Amino acid sequence: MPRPLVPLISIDALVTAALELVDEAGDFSLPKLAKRIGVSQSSIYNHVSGREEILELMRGRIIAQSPYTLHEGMDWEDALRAIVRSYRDAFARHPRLAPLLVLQTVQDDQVLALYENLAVALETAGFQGQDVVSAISTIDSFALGFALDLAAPDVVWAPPVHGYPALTQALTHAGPPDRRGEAAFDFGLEILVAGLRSRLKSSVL
Amino acid sequence: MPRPLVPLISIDALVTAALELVDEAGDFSLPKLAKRIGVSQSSIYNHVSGREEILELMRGRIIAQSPYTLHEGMDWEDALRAIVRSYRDAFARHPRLAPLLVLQTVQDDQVLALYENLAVALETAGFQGQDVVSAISTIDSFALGFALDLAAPDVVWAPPVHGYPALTQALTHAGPPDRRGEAAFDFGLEILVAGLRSRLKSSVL
DNA sequence: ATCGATAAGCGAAAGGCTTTCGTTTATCGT
DNA sequence: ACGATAAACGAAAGCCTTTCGCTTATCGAT
Repeated sequence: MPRPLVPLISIDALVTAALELVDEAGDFSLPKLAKRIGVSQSSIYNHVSGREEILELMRGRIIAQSPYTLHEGMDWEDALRAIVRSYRDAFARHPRLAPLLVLQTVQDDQVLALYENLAVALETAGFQGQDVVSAISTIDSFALGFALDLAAPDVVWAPPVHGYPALTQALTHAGPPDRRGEAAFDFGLEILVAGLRSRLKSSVL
Repeated sequence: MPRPLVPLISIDALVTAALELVDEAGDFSLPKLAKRIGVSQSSIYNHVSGREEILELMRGRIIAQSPYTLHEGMDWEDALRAIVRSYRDAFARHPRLAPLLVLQTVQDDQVLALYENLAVALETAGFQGQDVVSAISTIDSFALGFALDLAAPDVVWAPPVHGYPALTQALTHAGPPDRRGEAAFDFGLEILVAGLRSRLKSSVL
């Protein structure tokens, strides 16, 4: 086939189709992606450099679709909550994407902007020097960990009936899987904020 | 070749070689694994069910090599510190393994035992009902996030020279990459403990 | 207006991967 | 003693990513 009159492939369509595949199957491959948009595998390489770039484009897409707004007089705690929630919401809409992205370096501009806002909020709060980076790393670990939790199977820990009494006991209070995830995230975010707050107080003294 | 007089493959040797491959290359495959121990790919299937089982065996191995000890009169905070540190140390010794394990469900007994101890510590601390599972999830996210951080490239965030002033400023205080990771983990662990402590205090009131 | 460079499609194929299957022969339990 | 199981092998099926050469439309420069 020659070059078509109107392009059959657009980067937008590529990313959309890839996200659909990930949502449905937890993975995507170029043959399946090509089949879904009705082109050949090799044509895709006319638009992106390869599989990795498609993954990175997906990261950009979902982050862009989950914006956060920071108001003028906003508390650093609320700013932090807004940023972390938007990040987590992005992956909540595509739970199975997170595991595919952990192997990759962040390159997307919007994601860098997110970390910039985090740095601003932390400096506003009063963190200084090395603690700013440490706090960012800590928040990052939380957010990533919880994003991955969304992709985890419904039963994350399946202890045998005998043994592990405390764990078994705890799990009986967990409720349905999605509510467990939500409750845990809300809990974790408040632990994080409280921990940072208490650190600030003790370092001021 | 017939069945050999002494087995050429042992599960132990399999796991050791696989870990070496992951440490060196960040990944492993059955052909490379087979070549390293000098057998054919297909022979491996006489000992394990497949690639996934090898991954799970690696998880068990590194966790077993990083034990934690809980003393009798131990504070719940110190117990938690010991458990999380041992988990993180396990992955610190094999940084590139963590990304390969996030897609997989935990099945290993020793890992379940670790969560059991976590549950005990949290109940001892005074957490009740749903909060126990939420706290476990939070700690889990934190530990997993930091384990993944170890596999991250030296320069995790590489903002362009212009723009992102707060982030750039923060990074100047970060120091060398490995110290950044260490400092961040120490910081994060204390944030976590402080957050949980403050939650306990406020719920008692 | 022409004409070369680039763009965008295609099929074929190279070279990786996991897993299965049939074959061979040693070991072990009854 | 002998049948079942265990542990090696090679071959091959069926995935995957990426590259290459081919075709032809579009676009920019002369």
